Amino acid sequence: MTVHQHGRYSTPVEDLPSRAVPEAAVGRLAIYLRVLTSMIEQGVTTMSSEELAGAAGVNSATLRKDLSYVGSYGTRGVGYDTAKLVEHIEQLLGLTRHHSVAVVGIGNLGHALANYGGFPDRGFPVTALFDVDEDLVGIPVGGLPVDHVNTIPEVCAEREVTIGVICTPASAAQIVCDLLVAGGVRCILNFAPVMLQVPSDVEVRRVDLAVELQILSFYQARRSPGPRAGAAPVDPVAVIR
Amino acid sequence: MTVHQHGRYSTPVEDLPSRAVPEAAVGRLAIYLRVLTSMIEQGVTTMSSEELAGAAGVNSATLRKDLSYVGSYGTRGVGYDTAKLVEHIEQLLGLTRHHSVAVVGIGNLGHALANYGGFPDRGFPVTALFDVDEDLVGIPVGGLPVDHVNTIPEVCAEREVTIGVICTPASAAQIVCDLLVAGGVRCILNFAPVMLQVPSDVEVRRVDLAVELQILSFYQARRSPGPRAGAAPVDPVAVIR
DNA sequence: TGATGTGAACTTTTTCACAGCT
DNA sequence: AGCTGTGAAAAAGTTCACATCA
Repeated sequence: MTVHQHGRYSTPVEDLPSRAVPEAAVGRLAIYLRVLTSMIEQGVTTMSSEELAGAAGVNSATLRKDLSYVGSYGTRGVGYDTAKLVEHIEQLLGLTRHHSVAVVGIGNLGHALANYGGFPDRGFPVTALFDVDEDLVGIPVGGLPVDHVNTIPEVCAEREVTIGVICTPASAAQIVCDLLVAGGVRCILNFAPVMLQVPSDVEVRRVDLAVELQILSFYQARRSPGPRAGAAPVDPVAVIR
Repeated sequence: MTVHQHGRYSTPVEDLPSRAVPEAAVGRLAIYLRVLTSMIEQGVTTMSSEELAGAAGVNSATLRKDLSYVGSYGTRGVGYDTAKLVEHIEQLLGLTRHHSVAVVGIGNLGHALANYGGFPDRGFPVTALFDVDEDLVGIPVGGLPVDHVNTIPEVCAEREVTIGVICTPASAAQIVCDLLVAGGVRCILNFAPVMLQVPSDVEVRRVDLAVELQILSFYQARRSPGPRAGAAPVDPVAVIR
């Protein structure tokens, strides 16, 4: 099976819902959402682009441009209404709908994910668990019984799974991926260290520990002279408790 | 500009500050490395840019440009010697040195990471585990006893930890981060859903489950009409075993 | 007055296309 | 004949700077 290459045709205006949101902006919007949620909990009702950008670690112009993809919901001279903004970002990210999640591969990581239960920031209920190991099948993990991977297509279709999370060893990832796709799953979060081949209408996000560590290694390598920072410039270390 | 390697390629390999490698290229190089390693295991000794790019899911021109940051180690009309290329990429990414890793927060995820033992693709030995929970302190997880977070600065300095992995709840992440920095750790992999504030000489990589799910949600939302793909276009499903 | 929203400038990244080796 | 390596073009993304409006 071949990868990507979505044939864009001469039709210049293929406007779906709103303006096309740049790839990079989508990720940042998710971050603004988190910052906003946390600020709202602290009773903050209004924030300027400067404040929000600072908390999210981006330039304020970038933030304003990102928000402009969502629409114009700020007030000049004042800032953004936190609650209103959250609402609109959630709308844009499609978080008003629930996304049923299946976790495949109940090893260390899969176990950890299954135990999150509702998954970070609710809205992503885990409704199916799969593993190859016959001994695991039927055993409840985080309150949900494990099914056999062979049943992925039926179970995913039946439970209307929209997001599949692959936590299997690399060797099984592609097959599992194919099974998820056969089950109608079009969004995949892949923790296995392989590049998955999928049809062009399937979106894959990769979370790759090895790659992250190697990137850190790169920056460490081309840091000043010493391999490690010298002796710790010890902080007035607060005691955690 | 760059030190062009005229004559033979046996120039002093010591010139660390080679051409500035673009951020984006570093991540891809880590992927090429993995693909190459896996191909070598299958006995492949030579690959063209087209083949390698295909396997890594990138454009072949992008791949060649990325490899040009590493140096010119291909053979025109032939391709790249897989073994040689691996060697040079590892060199560039600083993988010839070991990077001692500390995992902080031995919950579900921390547990999973600690149990990887040597961490993906070896070269990243886990040498310290930390948690706030006094009951966990001293208990070995994956063969290594857990230390208390208060001892992070000393232990990290002592064991020469270069990479800190934060798996704590969001509320503890910043404090833990400060402790790691105090311990001389300059590379941090953050799994907690917060934006960490660090000195400019500290490199932070974020792995954010919630953000990944929300990005998938976004693409799902602006997909065709139906919320899910229709009935499964069932594959000739291979039985996993 | 003060902060948004956005065209324009700038920077980075990707892709093209082809000269130059093997 | 074929594939790399790279300048140059194109695209994507970021930042500036300011008109605009509550």
